This record gives sequence, C-alpha cells and structure tokens, in this order.
Amino acid sequence: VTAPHTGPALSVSDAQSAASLLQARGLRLSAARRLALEALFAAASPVSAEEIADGLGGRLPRSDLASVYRNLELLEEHGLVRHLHLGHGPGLYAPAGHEREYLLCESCGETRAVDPAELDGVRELIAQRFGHQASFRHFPIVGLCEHCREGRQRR
Amino acid sequence: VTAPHTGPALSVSDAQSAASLLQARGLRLSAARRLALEALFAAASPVSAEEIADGLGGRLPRSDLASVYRNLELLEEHGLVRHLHLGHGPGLYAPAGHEREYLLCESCGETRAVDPAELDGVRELIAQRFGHQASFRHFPIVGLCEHCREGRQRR
DNA sequence: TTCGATGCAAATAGTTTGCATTCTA
DNA sequence: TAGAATGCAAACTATTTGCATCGAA
Repeated sequence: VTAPHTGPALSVSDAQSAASLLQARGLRLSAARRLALEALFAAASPVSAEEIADGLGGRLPRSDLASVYRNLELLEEHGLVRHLHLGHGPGLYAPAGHEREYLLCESCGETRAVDPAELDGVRELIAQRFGHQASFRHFPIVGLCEHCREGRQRR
Repeated sequence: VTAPHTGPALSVSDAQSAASLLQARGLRLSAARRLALEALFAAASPVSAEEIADGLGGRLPRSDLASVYRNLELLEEHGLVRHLHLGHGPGLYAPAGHEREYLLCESCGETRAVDPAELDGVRELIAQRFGHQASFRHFPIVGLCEHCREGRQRR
C-alpha cells in the first residue's frame, strides 16, 4: 500500500507551528526533530532523507540518517509530512501542506509540479470512468513532455 | 529517468518468438535467458525478478538472480520487456506487449489493471492541458477505489 | 527522574558489479 | 574455440532495527 498516515493531512505552513503541534500531542521536541522540520519547510521542493540528514548540504546542522527516517515516519503518521516518488532513486519528503502534483517526462527526466486545481478536470474524468478518486502526489504522471514530443514529431 | 529501452516496444506475444527475435539480433539463447522469457510470458500479471529467479515458485527451473536482472535489462533495451512499479516493494516486469495500465487504491492496496483504451479520454485531456503524452504503465494512478470511498462517505 | 529519542552499528531488501568458469554459435 | 553469458560473491543504495546512552519534560 501507499499512504501510511493515519490522521488527516495537516496544513501547518512552517516548522514552528509543526513543532508546536507535535508538542501539543505530547511528543518531545528534540534537536533532530526540529532540524528535520526546518529542512522540510526550508526546501522549495521535496527532499530526500539523506539531504535532510546532511542539513541540506550544510545550510543546517547535520543529524543521523536513522533518526531522520524515524522522524519522517512519525511526522507522516501525524499527517505533517508526506512522501512521494519521482522516478527511481530515494523517496522524497514534503510538508503535508505542500500541495503539488507531478508530471514526469520519461525522455528528458524533467519534473513539472502543478497546482492540484489544474488536474481537477482529469480527476473528475477518472472518477466518472472508474469511481476512483485519483491523486498524482505520490507518483507522477509519466509520459513525454511537450518538448520531447515535438522532438519526435517527424521521425 | 524512467524509460530505459532504446528501440520501440515490440509486440511479440510468446516466449518462442521473443527468443527468435533475440537470435535474429545476434544474441545468444542461453538457458537462463530462455527461462526468463518463459516466466514473463507464462505469468498472468507482472512479476518480480525474484519470482523469475525462483522459476515462478517452482513451476520452472530456477536461475541466478543476478543473471535474471542482467537479462531483464537486456530484454528491456531490446524493447521486449518493460518494468513498472506498483506501490513499494520490488520492481515488476512484463512483456512489452502486455498492454495494461494501472489504478492502485492507497487504502486497500488493490491494483486494477485496465485496457489502455479506457484511459484514452484521460490521456487526451492531459495532452490538451499540459501538452504531455501520459501513460500509466510505469506508475499507477494512485487514489481511493470506489469501495474505499464509500466506506469513508459519512463520518 | 523517567521514558522517549538519539547515535551508532548491524541487519535487511533490492539491485548491480567483478571475475573466473561455462557454454553457445 | 572465441567471446558472450553464467554463477557466485561482494559491493552498493535505500531503509529499518537493536541497543546502550542521552536528554526533554
């Protein structure tokens, strides 16, 4: 299965309020945990556990990779974080409030993040046809981007 | 990136013709290679490298996992096989001619395989909106299946 | 002062690679 | 019989787990 978190997704918009929420739920606010939150919210796009452990390449203090994974799991269970996969390679993590869905070009590898509203028509069509309530947050829509399609137009 | 094969997908429909095609291209037809093809074509749905190495649970002779991976890579390069991912867990392999696309329920984990034609409307809408030529062969459309949606209706 | 959380090390899963040996063409 | 492919072992990447120690509440 794909979606592990138990509660609903929570839309806290910064590391500070995420931290408060954890405390309100009786969880301890350790340095490693605070760092994971800061890294997640500081990043413009989803990051890997390794990048978080490395403190986003030195911009933040580093922490242990095992703790990062443990904290990401906990944050996901609490609906503060979600993870996704874009192609192969390590899983990526984003704050739950980071509402983006993805298109991935299988030719040039480019990832395009779009606002969920842009996919509502697609979602609706899928719901009609299959009764399936779709999202492209976890896995991207794979295919050929406009540019690569053109490149293959004539032979 | 996601799609590694170089040539176009080839629609051979059985292990025998796939084997002939390999020979015609000057590749050797070893026992392990023949077995991989037989396993792939014998299976009703995509199988993992491990399942192939195990001879589909004993129905076929087993072969070495490393050779299975090497052969799958080669078969993919030759457009005879493709691989895909349904949720977490090992990658899955199918004959290139196995034209199915997938819907995955993130709640109950059920995978639904559909004929590509059923998704042409969706594909068209995505092409209009994004200029992206989509396929759901490699990653499934994740979401809530009809059944799980109902279960969440009220409450 | 007590558990929850950490850090380190080792284990696990999936996949890839090196190399001597085997076998196909 | 030459070189392609194999089998086995080791390496590698991503992730998880065990356990003694540490630290937040």
